[in-house]
Amino acid sequence: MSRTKNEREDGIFYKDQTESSLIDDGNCGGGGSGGGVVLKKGPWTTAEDAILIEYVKKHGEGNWNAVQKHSGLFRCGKSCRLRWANHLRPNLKKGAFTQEEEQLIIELHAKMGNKWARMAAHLHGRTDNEIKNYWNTRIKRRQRSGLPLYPPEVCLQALQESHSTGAFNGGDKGPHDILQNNSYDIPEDDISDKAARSFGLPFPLEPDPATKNSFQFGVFPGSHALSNGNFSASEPAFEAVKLELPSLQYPETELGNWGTFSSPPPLLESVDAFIQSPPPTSGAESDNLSPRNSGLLNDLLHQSKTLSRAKTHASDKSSNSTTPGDIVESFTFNICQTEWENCGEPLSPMGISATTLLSECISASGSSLDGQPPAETFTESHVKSEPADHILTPEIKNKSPIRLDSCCHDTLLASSWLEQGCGYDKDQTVMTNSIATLLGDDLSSEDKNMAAGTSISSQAWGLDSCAWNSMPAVCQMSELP
DNA sequence: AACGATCTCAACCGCTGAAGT
DNA sequence: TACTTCAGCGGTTGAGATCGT
Repeated sequence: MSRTKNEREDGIFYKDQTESSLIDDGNCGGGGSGGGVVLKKGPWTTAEDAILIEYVKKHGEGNWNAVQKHSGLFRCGKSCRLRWANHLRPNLKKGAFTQEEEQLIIELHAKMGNKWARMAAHLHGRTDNEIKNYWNTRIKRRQRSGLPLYPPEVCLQALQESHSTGAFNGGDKGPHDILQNNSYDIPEDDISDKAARSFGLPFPLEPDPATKNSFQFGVFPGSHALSNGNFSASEPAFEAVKLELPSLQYPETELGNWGTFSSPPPLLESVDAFIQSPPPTSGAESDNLSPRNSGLLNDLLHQSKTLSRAKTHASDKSSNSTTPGDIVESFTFNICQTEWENCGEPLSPMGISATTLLSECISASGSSLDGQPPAETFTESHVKSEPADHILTPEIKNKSPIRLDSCCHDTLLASSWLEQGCGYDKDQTVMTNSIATLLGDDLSSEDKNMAAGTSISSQAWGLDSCAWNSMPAVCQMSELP
């Protein structure tokens, strides 16, 4: 790919494409070692490929920065490594993905999120770049057609696997360490910012730097879910200002009534993030149990709480004005409601309409999870204020510690599958599991001795446990390292 | 045929963590 | 311990291809 730009922002000039080159800045965009040597950029020529192949034959892979020194190839090490890995190394499979591969990618992504390299390890002959490109293309396609990213069975399978392997036990690093990987590495400030902006909420909500850290209205897990697997965890998310939708937004998705907003509807990115699930992670890998695993909903709840608190102290308490908390709640509800309504109001396992169920759940949510005192009131909201310690009902604590953020959003998403002709029985199971997932998350360490493999679908659960009271347990700030 | 929109994919960039000094 | 170097990862970019009007 050649660039047409002759000058980059950094002032480095390109020549024309195929012969483009630049003075190596010693970093090769991050890690080269040109030392002032003019290193070529842009598409590789067959001659260069040949040189690189020859070099690797002689010296083997690795030590890529030495390639330029020893082979006369004017490419930085990174570029050489990439070229080799993606195009030159033997046993590379070229061409379109087979159906089996596609299925595997979907399943792997449901488990791992945007861990392309890990996924590539499961797809022999395929590169992370290929998989990444495929996925980005796929999500674009699916969003265009309004389809969920993951088939419900994939959600279910990921969920079940994560259980059967004891991934929730907090114990072994089994094969499902992959389930836990992913994702909790988005700078929460960034995400919060992004979330706030995305939802059209005022930001910053707490401009006071001194209180900045206390304002953790949560974060979406830096999961693939956030952006249909496209969110850049490493992205300086203050680029959030840039508010450009990743390719996975759902512009066509009817998101229900956004009329509660006086501002334009929240960016679909946010909606997407809300609808989709974080990766089915579990507590087995502590390093993956970041406090940021609070989920978007917590994000919103916390923000609502903060706003509510601010409102409480505000002189203007006009009951007619819509509070941010209301906005959050109503919009949250709308999303869920829409999603469920799209399913044709399937009944919950309890015979309660999904919409009703979610209404209940949402109206019961809002607990603090960061150890801060709960908001005294939620004004017009019906959110309960409970100390985080009491968020979990004993029932939930002792039963299925399913990660709320592991699948529920996916399953919500998957619910839209229902209207696409999936068999009801099957999808009812999915729905059941989805709701069960909504209920049972618990990352608290005291639950790590819970027996693995508890079947969520076999659990009895009541509406009272439906309340998203349990949700804050997803990210109890006491678990912060 | 012309044009714009969209898709595909190779390559680049920035960041992170491990290893070495 | 602090610093540097390096390999690798994931996100983004943009040229060319393809499709639709």
